[in-house]
Amino acid sequence: MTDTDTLSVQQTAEKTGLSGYTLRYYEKIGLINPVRRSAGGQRLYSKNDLEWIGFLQRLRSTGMSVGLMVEYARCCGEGDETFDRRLAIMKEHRARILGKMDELKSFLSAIEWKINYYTEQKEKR
Amino acid sequence: MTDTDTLSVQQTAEKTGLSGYTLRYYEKIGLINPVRRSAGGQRLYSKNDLEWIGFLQRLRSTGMSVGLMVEYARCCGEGDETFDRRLAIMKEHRARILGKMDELKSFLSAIEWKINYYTEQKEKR
DNA sequence: ATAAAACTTAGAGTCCGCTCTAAGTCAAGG
DNA sequence: CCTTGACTTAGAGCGGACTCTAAGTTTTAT
Repeated sequence: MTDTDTLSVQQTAEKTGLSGYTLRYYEKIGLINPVRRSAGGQRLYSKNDLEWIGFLQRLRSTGMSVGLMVEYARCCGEGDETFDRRLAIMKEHRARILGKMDELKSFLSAIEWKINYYTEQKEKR
Repeated sequence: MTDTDTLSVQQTAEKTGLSGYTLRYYEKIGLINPVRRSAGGQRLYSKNDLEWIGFLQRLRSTGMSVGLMVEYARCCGEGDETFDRRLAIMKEHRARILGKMDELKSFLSAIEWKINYYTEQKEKR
């Protein structure tokens, strides 16, 4: 447990910001490969697991559904014959990200307009 | 009903992309002011209502919770004494938008890396 | 040796944001 | 007149993504 490459669920939860519940849930639904276990059967997360979890978190926070992430994860565990599907998923996600960026950018000016308006009103009093 | 400034629920649903259910739900929870009614008690949406709904949709799609939107809407229905709160909500939302834009932007390169990788693998075969 | 903390599982519960149902009213066309 | 279809309400149901409980086992610390 002092091994820097071998973290318990709790330690992994702390490092990732996910709860222990969520880590086990992600494993159960196939987002995370069954991780290594201790003699007593407790989960041990490797540096590699941590990196994968970090990637998952970014997929999530940039708007990919858990369902699609599961499909992607499954493909990653299969062979080269899934490259096409994985490529398609990443391209689709890139499009989603670009679309979202546009949406955010274009709404920003409306928000700034409101901020200016309220700020002016405030100064008037 | 031929009045261009007076739309039924269905027409408003079509124009906004929200369902009739959602429009009534938004009114019920205070996101939309009680709209004008026909003699028979049916909802009639004005151009103004449509604009407000459009603004709500952008707040939603850029990540504001319905709860906060309700608070903002309530403030908008109250007086000048709520300018401070409205300003704070808009500033908070601007920060959320900017943060999200950064997050999306920084993850984009990771996605592009994956896309390149899969594309290369594909070409090799 | 033993108490406390952390682990295990399957499955139930929660929160959000709708989405729909049930039961009834109303307006227009044939 | 009567059917069709749109409307009304309160409240139930749903899908997604966790989040927690219950009941039991293991590890760690004293």
